[in-house]
Amino acid sequence: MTVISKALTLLDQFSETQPEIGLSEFCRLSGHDKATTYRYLTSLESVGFVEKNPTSKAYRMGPIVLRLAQVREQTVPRKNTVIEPLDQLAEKIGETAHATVLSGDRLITLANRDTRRYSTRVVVDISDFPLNATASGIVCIAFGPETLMPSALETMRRFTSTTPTTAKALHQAVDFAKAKGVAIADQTYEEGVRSIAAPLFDQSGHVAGAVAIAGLVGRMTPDRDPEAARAVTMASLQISESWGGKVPDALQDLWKRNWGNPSSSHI
Amino acid sequence: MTVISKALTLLDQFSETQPEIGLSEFCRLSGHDKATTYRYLTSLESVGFVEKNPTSKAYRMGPIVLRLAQVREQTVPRKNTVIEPLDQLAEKIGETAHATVLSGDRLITLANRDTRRYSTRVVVDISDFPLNATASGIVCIAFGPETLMPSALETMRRFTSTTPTTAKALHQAVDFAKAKGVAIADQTYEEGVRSIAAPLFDQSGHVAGAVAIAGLVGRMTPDRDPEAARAVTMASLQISESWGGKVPDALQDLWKRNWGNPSSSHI
DNA sequence: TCCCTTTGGTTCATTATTCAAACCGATGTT
DNA sequence: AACATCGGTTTGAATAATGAACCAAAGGGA
Repeated sequence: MTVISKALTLLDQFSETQPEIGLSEFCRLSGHDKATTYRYLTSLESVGFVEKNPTSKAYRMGPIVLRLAQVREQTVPRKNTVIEPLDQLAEKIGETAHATVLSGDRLITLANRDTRRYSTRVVVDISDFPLNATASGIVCIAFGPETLMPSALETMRRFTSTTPTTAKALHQAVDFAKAKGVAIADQTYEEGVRSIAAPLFDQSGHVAGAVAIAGLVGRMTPDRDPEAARAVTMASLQISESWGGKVPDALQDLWKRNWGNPSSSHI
Repeated sequence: MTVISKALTLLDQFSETQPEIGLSEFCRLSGHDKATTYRYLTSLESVGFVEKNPTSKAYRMGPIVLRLAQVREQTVPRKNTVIEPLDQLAEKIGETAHATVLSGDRLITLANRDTRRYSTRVVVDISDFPLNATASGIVCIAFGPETLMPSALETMRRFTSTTPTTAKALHQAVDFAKAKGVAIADQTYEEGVRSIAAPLFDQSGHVAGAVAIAGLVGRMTPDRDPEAARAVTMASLQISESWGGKVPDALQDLWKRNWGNPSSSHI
């Protein structure tokens, strides 16, 4: 822990529910003493990371972060940040991995990557993912905005004999995802393809999309589910972080309980 | 200059044109020695302010700034940040001040504030500012996106006898603004009202709106223009900063040359 | 009114970090 | 083979951060 990291973790105290924080409260929240906290805050203020409410003398998030976020968004677009985690995921499981982004009530492909491990592999060539028929769709309904379920119920299409096309079947699939933390779709979009998906979170703290692995039923068998789920949740952690988001603790706990530690090897 | 401010100014080196910077280059850019720069960067990395490209080992803006910007945007909305500078502006000149935001090719009122100095004062009650007939509109055409001029030429309406309604007249007004750094509208929207406007810049570095002062012709006489221009440009500096933006150096120079120092008293 | 608490802000001897220059090993270039 | 440059590490003298104690001011009760 250097001075820099200590000072910057002060900024984590700000949130939508706690926009202004006074000196004394900062001391309590951060655990540092008053003099140190004061010096940190005035330093942060001098570079625009916090600003002081002149009347209440409380501190709030400064304007410079807007500029920095703009640079981040411009120089490290979301699409680029998913490539590496997707490659790792595809490589680990030996199947095709893809990431999608939620745009309103639609789920759009962001990127997909496969491995060369098998000569036959799944090609994911969907631009607009049906919410009811894909693991990515189900997991977004389960953990995303409330509006998704009614929207999905309205536009349900049948793709295979096992596509959930009734409200009951859809609720069942969503409830499974809510219980397990990931969605599993067994040939609901295409015969012979089984896939597992986990939700992605962005800087707003909400679901921003999904990451999934899709493979042939012969290889993506249920006994490999734990391994695949761990890999998919690992990818979700990585991608969500690079989007400035964080997988909610409750969901991380759910994953751990159901699938064990997501291969806690490296970052 | 504390450690914190020194470390954080490292982040200013990143830009849209320079998204990744290596250690040696950072030393050159920041002027610090290698060991210090390295420690600063690893500290910044540990809290997510920068991240390292694993192959090139160069540093780039980290994802945490996305979250911080979200908090800033949520807790300190733009509308709130203009109130205080507007009040100061209105108080200093004794007329009505207002701020507008550019949304596509339209200029929308964000807030307006007046003083009690005079019993008669201008009430600005426009929701959609005509680009050709207001000082705010002219200054946005002059310093904002290229698309504004054609859009303005298309929708030119006449409000008073002096409203610029020909391409020639509009270009003349815009050229004046480009030369002076502010736009002056003498009864072009409403008889008896004269106003001066300066552009506002946001985190993207582009014009995001305008701030203006509007008063009765009898009081807002040309001999008070320098005073009013200084006050308006001062307000622009404050508001732009609070939006994570920065008034371009070229424009600041222009202001200084034409109107002198914008009352360089306090921040 | 007085007393007590809490607020933001400051001081100074002690302690930890920073600095600059030299050094490593790896990766090109000439 | 010689050279330059890269990211990263080490060194002890120089410099900065630290935190308990301290201020002044602003409430809040009684």
